[in-house]
Amino acid sequence: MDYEELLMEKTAWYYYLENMTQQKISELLGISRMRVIQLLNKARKDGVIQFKIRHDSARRMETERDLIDVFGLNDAFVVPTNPVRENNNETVAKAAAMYIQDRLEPNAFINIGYGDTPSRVLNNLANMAENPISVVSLTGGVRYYLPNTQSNIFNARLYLLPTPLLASSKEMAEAMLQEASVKEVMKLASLSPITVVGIGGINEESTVMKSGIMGRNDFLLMKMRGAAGDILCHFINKDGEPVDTDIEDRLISTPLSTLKTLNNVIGVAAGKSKVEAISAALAGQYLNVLITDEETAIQLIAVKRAALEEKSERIGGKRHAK
Amino acid sequence: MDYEELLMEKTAWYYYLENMTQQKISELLGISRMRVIQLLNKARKDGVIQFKIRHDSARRMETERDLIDVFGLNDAFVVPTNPVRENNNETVAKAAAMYIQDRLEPNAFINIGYGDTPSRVLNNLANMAENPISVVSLTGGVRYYLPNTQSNIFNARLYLLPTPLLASSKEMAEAMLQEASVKEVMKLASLSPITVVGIGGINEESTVMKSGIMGRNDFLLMKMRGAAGDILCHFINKDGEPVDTDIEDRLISTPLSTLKTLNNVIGVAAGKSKVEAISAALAGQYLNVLITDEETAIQLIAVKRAALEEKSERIGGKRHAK
DNA sequence: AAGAATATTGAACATTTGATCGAAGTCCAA
DNA sequence: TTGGACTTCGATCAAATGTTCAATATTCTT
Repeated sequence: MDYEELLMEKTAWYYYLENMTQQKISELLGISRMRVIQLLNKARKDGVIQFKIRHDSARRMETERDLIDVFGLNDAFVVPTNPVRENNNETVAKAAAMYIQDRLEPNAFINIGYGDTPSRVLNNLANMAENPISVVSLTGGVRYYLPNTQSNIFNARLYLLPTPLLASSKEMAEAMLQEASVKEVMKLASLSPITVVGIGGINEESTVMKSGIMGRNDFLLMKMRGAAGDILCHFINKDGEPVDTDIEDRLISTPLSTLKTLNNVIGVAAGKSKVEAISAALAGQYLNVLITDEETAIQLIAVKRAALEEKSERIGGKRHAK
Repeated sequence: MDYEELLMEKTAWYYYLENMTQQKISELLGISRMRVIQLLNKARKDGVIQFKIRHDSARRMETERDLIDVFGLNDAFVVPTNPVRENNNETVAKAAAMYIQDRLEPNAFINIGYGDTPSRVLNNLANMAENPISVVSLTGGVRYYLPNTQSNIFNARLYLLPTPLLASSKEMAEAMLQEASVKEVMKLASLSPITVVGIGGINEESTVMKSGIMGRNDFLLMKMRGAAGDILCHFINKDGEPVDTDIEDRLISTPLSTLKTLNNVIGVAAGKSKVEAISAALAGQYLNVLITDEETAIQLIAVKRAALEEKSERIGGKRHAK
């Protein structure tokens, strides 16, 4: 351990655990106050000091209980919406990392799906962990599973499918899936106690779109066929049923049927543009746990309740729920 | 979950996880800035927001490695000494709580020994935990296992020996040990994967002294018989061997021989006045892990090295280690 | 519904924090 | 050793934080 790191630890300890002022700390450690500030910044950035919200499962807030009830989930974690950011991916990713760290047994594996948010979850987790975490990818396309930021500690052992996300042809995809190295990773995935997936929306900002896997025309087509969103690049309609796509047979990604056999599938997603997609994923019962922000959660519940009400009206006589 | 708690969570989230200013938060939540400050204070006090230092086992600092090497420990955790406080019990207790929380499996039991520091460890743990922790006492005397502070959440299930620490007579002690309810708790203790013990020094400030279990005369006597400290109220000499005491046969406390059979025994203690006692505990091989502060750690190592050197000199010819 | 007890607010102020400068110091390669 | 790249320092200032206190607002009691 080098000297800088030791200073960082001490500084963070004195500041956050002992409530000393920066002035005191600088005197104690014989450095300038400026350096204390810089060390604290670095400590926060590098995850040497971590902030954790205690979130009793015993006292879930109303929105969380509603999510659990309305959608039949095992658990839900709702974080406050940051009205300033344009998207809350980083926020929910942080929450997911917190959630997982509390529940991950030492040396257990985690499956991570494709997308911006899962990628952030991974980065946050790797940054927080004291011991390296073991991560299994659920799709091809290695880029999204690699560290985002430059200099940070990335405390993870990665077991990635050594393939692209999309093969050039159906034959190629099939051949790749037969590779021993590919089968091996897929086998690992079936053993992980925790799985993290993102949920893609049908819009310009979606990862599938931005990464150039699908063009705008493909998207329009998909929309016409009733696609409401995607999980692991498998597109689904609003009831959660798979939608046939042109890319499906070239895709190297864990099948939705396999996903359903996994335990503790945690969906992490937030944003107005994703409400429809998340609803679809929930309808399809792909998720056991949902981590999202408050705004999204409220919309999800409202949409579902409206649908339920409409249904009960159509079926007959029952008066409106108040 | 009541409204205040929800506000606390949101405030803490925005402040620590999203780096908003108190002003922004007050506007966002429609409360005054004063209230934000007050909520943050409460959140810190109640453990809604927690600070955690990442302490890689891969990069233990020099002092920790020295402790591990010199005393043959499994692990060591050394925290910065706070030169302002008169004792660092609360500091090392916090550290111990952090250490344990990272390693405790959900629903696992923890054994807790007698004393001020273990009591603080318990309080910190109960305060941090999302799910109640299960705690088994290693000695009689319930007072030290109950919450310190008034209003805090105390998230623990306590399995306490329903006896005093010291019975009035040998016969009484023996009778108590035969009680079913006592045997039950003792049986539980043998199953816990983690055990926390304090180490008592031979001085005025020691818990045994303050709590009135032993008088000053008893203490002097003990010192004359070579006692260097105590673990679970069993006194030991500087080599860690049990010292015969007048109270031993009236004591209701896990025997040292049983302690040795437990795994992951974590000793938590700090302070100049405890160096001798900790040395004794380490010599007796009662501990697998030591959590202490830097000052104490350095003194422990220095004392031990001096002893080793002297020994090698006495044995013969070898020149001084540099 | 009045009054007491308690909590929250707004405003003013002291302290602490964070950011920016040039100057001084340190490290590294040529 | 010299020059350049980089870090740290000290000083200054603006912003953020924490404290105090009297004035309101709210809650609880009777």
